[in-house]
Amino acid sequence: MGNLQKYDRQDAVNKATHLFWEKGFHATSMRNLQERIDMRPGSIYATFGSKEGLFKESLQCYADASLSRLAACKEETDSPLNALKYFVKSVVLGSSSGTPSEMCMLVKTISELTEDNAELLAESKRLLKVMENAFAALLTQAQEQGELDKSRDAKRLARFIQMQLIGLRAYTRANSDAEVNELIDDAFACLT
Amino acid sequence: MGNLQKYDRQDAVNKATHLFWEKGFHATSMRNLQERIDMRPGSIYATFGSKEGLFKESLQCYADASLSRLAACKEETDSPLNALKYFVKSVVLGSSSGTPSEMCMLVKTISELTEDNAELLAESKRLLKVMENAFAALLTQAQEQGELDKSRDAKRLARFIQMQLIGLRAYTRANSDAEVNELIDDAFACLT
DNA sequence: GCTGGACTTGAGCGATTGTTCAAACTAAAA
DNA sequence: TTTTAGTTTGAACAATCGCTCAAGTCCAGC
Repeated sequence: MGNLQKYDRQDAVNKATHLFWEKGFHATSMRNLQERIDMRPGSIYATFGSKEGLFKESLQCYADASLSRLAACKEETDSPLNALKYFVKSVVLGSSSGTPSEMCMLVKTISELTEDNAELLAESKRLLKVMENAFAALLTQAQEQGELDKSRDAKRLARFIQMQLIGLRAYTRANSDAEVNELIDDAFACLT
Repeated sequence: MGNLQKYDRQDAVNKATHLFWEKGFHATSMRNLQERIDMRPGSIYATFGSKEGLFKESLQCYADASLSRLAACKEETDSPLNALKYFVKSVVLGSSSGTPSEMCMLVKTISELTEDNAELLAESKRLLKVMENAFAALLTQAQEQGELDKSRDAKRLARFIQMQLIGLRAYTRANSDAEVNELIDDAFACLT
């Protein structure tokens, strides 16, 4: 056999995800990516096929990380409702330090791309629905545990939470933390 | 004197705004713009200085149109609160037909750009604040007319409405109209 | 009709884009 | 040690990017 694969594929995708998340699809050039993940063009294209291919894997990588984060919040408490609150707060407040952008990468993508990149656009929408469904599952669980009135429509509530989370994160990018803190309280006040 | 300006500046900015709003800053090339506004590169650069200069005027153009729309809603009713509702509904629901994108152009810009285009980023944030202040002014007016409890903080409420509007429009881009209709009701339910 | 000067034109600049591929490399199999 | 095949390399491609500017066009004032 030949040479073993020199590069760790997952590591490369992680680094690409960070860069794409920060700069977006169009503003991230293949040469930016080559430097960041330390691969030459030939290797990148042999592994991922195209810039779009690498971006698509990055979207999945981002969504996986988000789901993991939600699962981690779930482990920290017995209350599904609190888990959701932890998740929202950590995502919104934690964005001001460390993360490549305050915004959700999936929303950034939906915002930036058009039908010129139909597949990536559709994939972003799909993954946003995956997140929303995870919220809905948590809310249903809350209903089973008696935390949430069963008369409420879990899916509808999940949509509402998704919308608020998107709004909060985008708002955070344009405003100071002080203003956002109050906003989070206002947002949660709607749910109870 | 020489030749009169052949092109209507405002008309050019309007057309550029539509294209930028649809495709975003990076995905819109100068050649795209040349075709859309029917000007040759020399004229564009003589008039607007650079792609960034034209984009900056487009941001202002977009914000002006939004403020006009809000003013129009205000004319349709004596109730400032109803005017706000009309505005939100028309912006969110009207986005599915005619407009270049479901999303707010200012939010799209904040989402897409980084410090590589610091001036455009700052200008977008500034104009978003202008819109938010217009909401706040309307809410204060509602308080003076007895429509809204004076104990409520108008600025805080304006932030909340701004956040919800951003969330609604971004959500609309990823989901069907049917899901959004319920969402608008839920959003307004929070305010009363 | 002529001149002067503001405006428009579009070929083309250097830089950068996403991508390709023949050559070099590397380690396991023979 | 030689063969062999999977992997990496990076120069280079055609296309496109934002932008420039010498030349052409047009009309007001003389």
